[in-house]
Amino acid sequence: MERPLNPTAASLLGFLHHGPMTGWDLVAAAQTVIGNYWTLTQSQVYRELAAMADGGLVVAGERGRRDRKPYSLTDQGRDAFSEWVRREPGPETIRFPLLLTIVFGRHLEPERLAEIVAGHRATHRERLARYEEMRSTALGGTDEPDVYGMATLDFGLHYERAVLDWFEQLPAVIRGSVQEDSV
Amino acid sequence: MERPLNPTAASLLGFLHHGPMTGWDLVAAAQTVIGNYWTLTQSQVYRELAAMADGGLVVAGERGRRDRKPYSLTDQGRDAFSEWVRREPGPETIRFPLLLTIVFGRHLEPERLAEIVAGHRATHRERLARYEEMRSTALGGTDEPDVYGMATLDFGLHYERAVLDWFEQLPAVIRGSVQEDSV
DNA sequence: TGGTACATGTAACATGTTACATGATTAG
DNA sequence: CTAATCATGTAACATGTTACATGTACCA
Repeated sequence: MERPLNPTAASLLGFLHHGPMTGWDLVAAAQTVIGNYWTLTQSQVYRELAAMADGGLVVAGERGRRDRKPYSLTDQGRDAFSEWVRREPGPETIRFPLLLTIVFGRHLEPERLAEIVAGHRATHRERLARYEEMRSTALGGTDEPDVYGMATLDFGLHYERAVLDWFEQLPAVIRGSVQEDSV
Repeated sequence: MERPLNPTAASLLGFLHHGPMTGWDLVAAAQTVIGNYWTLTQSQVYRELAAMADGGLVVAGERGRRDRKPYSLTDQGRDAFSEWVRREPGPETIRFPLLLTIVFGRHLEPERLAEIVAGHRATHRERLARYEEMRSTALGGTDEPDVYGMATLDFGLHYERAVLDWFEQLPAVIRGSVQEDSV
């Protein structure tokens, strides 16, 4: 009678399919693999791990070198993951503070708003560049690229391009009148 | 020595610039105005309102008709909002469970995955249609449309189009081989 | 007069964030 | 030997979610 897994916990189980991993490893794996569209912190990972060990979904092995504490999947954990991955995934949630600032844009000076917008625009430009690099690296490697990972990376690419398009078509009151198109 | 406002509380203050409103009104306003990229629940609103009243950022007025309890901005609340709206807005967070399902796509049957993907794709198609309608309604009205609200709606349009483009270019293993392009 | 929409609120819990404490091992 | 990195964990708190309890007023 377990409550359904939360996505964060489920992801950890997903990673554990590759073999035993420690909390530290899982944080690193999560940040590189799903970090672009799912965030999780160290303390969250240790908490979920402890809870799942408690529920019998994972078991801790012997402490290793630097006090490393590797967790492995149990059959129960495997089943729970299996059920989770087949369920209907919930709707996405987007929380974009910049949009709040914009919606209340009449309450600050146009110059300040434009400044804020420009900063975020730069950030997204960098992110797009990073994703593009990740993509070409993945394609250029020796082993054949993972279709699934590639699909989620492509999501990031589509998203960042859309955001940049949006920035570019913002009216002058918001974006500022000075063009800053030099990269 | 107030801790900085959280975006949810700040938004409530933002809405209160239009005049006194009750928790109920604020929930409705938030859902229509910022609901597409910021979620908040009823109980959250009542909690924040109570906390802000406590901190002197808002004051409750006389109970009205159906036990309505209107809150209004205080000078302190106005100042706090003013400071908040000029600050650097934090980075957006996207939490997209479907992408987790996809990244772990090797662990479920392609048919099931395709089914899930198709469902979400349909949802996004509907959302895009809704946004497009909202946009033309806004433009068609008598009073001149709000630039700021329009900018955030445009974000939604860009986002939904990007998501749909992404769905369409997903490889067959993920999207399913049967084309479902009829709307 | 009875159902629906309006309206406020609490309780319990889940999840996410930040800061800190502690110790092990490695590299320079 | 010492700084950096690896590694685990706790504490405290903020935020978000779900479910429920209570009562008011309108309208068919």
